[in-house]
Amino acid sequence: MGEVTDKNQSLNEREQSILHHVVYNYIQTAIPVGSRYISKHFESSLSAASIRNVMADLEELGFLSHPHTSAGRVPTDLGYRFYIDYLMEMQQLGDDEKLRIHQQLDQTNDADEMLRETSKLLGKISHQLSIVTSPHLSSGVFEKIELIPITSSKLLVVISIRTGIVRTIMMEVGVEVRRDHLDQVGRLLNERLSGLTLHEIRDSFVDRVRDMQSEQTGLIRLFIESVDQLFTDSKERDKVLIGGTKNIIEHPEFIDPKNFRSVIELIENEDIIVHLLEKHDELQKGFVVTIGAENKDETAKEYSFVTGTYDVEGVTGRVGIIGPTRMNYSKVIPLVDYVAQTIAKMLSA
Amino acid sequence: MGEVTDKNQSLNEREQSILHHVVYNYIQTAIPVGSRYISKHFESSLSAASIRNVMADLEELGFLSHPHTSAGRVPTDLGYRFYIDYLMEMQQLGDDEKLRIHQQLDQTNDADEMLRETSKLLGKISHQLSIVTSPHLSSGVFEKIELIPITSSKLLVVISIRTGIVRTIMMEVGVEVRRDHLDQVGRLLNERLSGLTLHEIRDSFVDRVRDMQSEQTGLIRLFIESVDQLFTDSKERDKVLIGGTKNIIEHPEFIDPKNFRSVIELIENEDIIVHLLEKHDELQKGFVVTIGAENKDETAKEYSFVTGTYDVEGVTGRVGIIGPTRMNYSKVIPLVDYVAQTIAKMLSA
DNA sequence: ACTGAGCACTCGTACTCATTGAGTGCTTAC
DNA sequence: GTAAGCACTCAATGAGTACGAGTGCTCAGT
Repeated sequence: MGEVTDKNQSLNEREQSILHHVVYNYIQTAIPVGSRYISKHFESSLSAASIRNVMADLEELGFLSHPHTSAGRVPTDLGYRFYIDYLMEMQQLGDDEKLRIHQQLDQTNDADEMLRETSKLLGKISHQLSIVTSPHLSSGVFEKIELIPITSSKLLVVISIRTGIVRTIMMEVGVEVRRDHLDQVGRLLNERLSGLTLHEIRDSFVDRVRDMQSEQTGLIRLFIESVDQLFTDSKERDKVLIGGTKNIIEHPEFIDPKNFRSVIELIENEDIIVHLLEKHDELQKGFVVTIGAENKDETAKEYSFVTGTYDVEGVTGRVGIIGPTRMNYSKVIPLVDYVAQTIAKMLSA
Repeated sequence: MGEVTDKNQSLNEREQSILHHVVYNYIQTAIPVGSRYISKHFESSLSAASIRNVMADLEELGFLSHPHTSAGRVPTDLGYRFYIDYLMEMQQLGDDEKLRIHQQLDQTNDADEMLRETSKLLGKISHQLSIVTSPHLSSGVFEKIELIPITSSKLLVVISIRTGIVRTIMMEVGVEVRRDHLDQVGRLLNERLSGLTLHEIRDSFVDRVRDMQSEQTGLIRLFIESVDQLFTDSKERDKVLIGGTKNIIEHPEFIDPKNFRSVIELIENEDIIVHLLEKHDELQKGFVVTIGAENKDETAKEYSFVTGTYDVEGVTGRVGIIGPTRMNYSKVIPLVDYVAQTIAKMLSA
């Protein structure tokens, strides 16, 4: 409770301590915390009036704010940021929760299914919205391609990645293609593309199959046209799973129907989330926290995102949670981190 | 407005007419309709007092109810039912809307993708929750199976159905299986299962492969164990797509946060919906409307379901909408009906 | 026997107003 | 720099009131 790091900038020890208490309490209770309360419960050595002085300073520095004159203090985004970076103590994940995570995720070996389970799980444990993105296959290493005729005009293309993840795409072909020709094209593609990443393939596909273009059926031409569909992470396909709406709306911030709308908007408008997650990807591997207005989007400016990367031989994706900026970071961050690592392990097994 | 059918039971013409007006108006405005209002706007020949008498009768018969003494009348579930069955006039779908539906659904030829588009579309046009189930493959006719080794211990099973729909399942195999053996098993399965429905296959699979069980790798044994996973519509897999939350919460019924919760509950708890849709399947092909408490589920007792079947050579699924019992049935029913027919056409093309 | 006018009654909604109490900010004394 | 005192602000609460929509019932007219 009283520990204070000093690798920080502008705040002296007392200021840090009081900021800590304000943030901590507000996260727990959702009610603005007043000077008197802190004096009574935490800093008995200081009077309420002194604490008020410090609080006024913290407010001027942008760490705290005031809903209205006669209310207690509430952390700003900057306040949360300082709290997370310097003050907060991570809360170890309980063994029971670890067990629960493993049990839930052990149920299946289908990657998609597992990600769905992950989404449900994160939502329930964290009481926040959960977000799980399917893996970005672009940087995955091509293992092999398989072409399966479905009807005379439809072709199922199965691309498998070294980690054991597969992508299946239904392709419309104009004319009927003979099975042996299909096999032949498949064999050639496998030879030429083996060992490359999907990303590399997309960029160099045309060159690699240039000499094949003269073949009769135009199958290769079709592949060239569809190269983006086959080898790129389209936003359409790489959907993000969002779950746990039921859990999140229990939070007191959602008594106000306005906030209610905003969270629904966020859920329905996946694009916003996808876009903000891209920012997370750019930031770094490992876990990332963005708070409130740090998310450069109007709709998300009252929410925090906590996400972690899972990485299976270069194929990466993100799992995480979204919730009101007032959330239990010290508990949620380790949770997200652990879940990310766990599914990475599961997927590579 | 004034048309009154007489193929009905207990209600005389005047009662029907007034019931009609009450339901119609309440659907439009969401405010309880009073006797005076009807007298003024629709039945000028009758005084408010007379209309009150009729309303009292309708209430006693269970078609109308009273939020409280000094409020107007509101239809009960039974009132809506009578309205839909005998009074309502279907509203033709506009050409612009038909066009919009076609344009949106023409974008893709991937079945899953198309169903997702359908979901979005229905939600937007109807301003209700949209529901779309993926096709029940059980009654589809087996076309062929394809076994594709992914890693040494993982196998992708592709089952294609006559209509061109495919199901892919990732299977864990204990030991490594040689490619030629895989091909051999695949060939045999194709020979023996061809032309049967998945349903038939599930029931008779063990008999049909009895003589193959002695082969070395135990692959057949594995198939027998997984027969449910492969040939049955599991509730896990046959997910129902739900969309349009944003649209539905604009309705005035959702100013009350309690209703808000209930709709979220409904969305999160897909099982409830799946279960209620099964009831729809039992009822009949074509469109089905269930109103409020007709849905045998506590959570759904204030919502109506309107769904239609799409049928592609025996493979069927449902599309539809969910909304407050107060919904514009005369518009929504033709919409659902039309969309169902359209995607059936699209899928079989 | 049906219709409709009149009237008392109910009840939810909206509005005002005073009270309360938490909490601040400032001033002043130590 | 610390704390005590005090005036001030402002949201929340609840009581009181007026309003009005709408019903239910009665009774007179046709």
